[in-house]
Amino acid sequence: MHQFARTPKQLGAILRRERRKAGNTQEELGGRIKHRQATISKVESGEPGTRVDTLLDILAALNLELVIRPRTKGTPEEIEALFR
Amino acid sequence: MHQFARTPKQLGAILRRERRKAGNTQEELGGRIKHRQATISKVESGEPGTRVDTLLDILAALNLELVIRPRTKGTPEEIEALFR
DNA sequence: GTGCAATATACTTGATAGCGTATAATCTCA
DNA sequence: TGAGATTATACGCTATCAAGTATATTGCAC
Repeated sequence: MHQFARTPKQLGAILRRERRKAGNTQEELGGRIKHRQATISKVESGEPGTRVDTLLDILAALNLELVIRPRTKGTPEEIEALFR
Repeated sequence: MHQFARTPKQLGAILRRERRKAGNTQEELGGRIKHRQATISKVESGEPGTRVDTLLDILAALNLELVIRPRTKGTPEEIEALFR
């Protein structure tokens, strides 16, 4: 199951889903990585200014990692091509 | 080949590799997304405080995307070796 | 080794993340 | 519906990003 994100909002949605899947509250998660519940909340809400190291902290706490890959499906051009 | 990152440094290394593969200079890349050459430099160097939206801008400019997945197995040493 | 392109670093400035602390809003079930 | 749990938001504060501008340093051809 590969979830990709191109915007902070999409990223936040993934994190929230994964956190819940892991059965954690924002409070628990934040406590493990020395970030406040409020910070987790903002990240999950898709605040664009989140710092990469904060993101990586959260991923680590959820035992996730970040993968970089080429944009395959779903560029505007390709989507448009599907309907020509 | 999926390149994954757990630290800002690893992330920067991936971005640099991909930028060069795409034949861009930091100046060109930054120009396309309204970020300075100096900013690209810092991100590629693994400055930990980089903002997520800046990262996403760079990924977009390189036609890459970010994927979240469960952490793969491997010792820290093995993982480090991937970035040497 | 010279010269140019590419990358790294420096200084000031405005904007904002994340902190501590706290409260408000919302969700979840009995 | 109401209580408790969870999440969102507020305020003052410090740290720092990224901008503008500029310069220093490195890398690579020739």
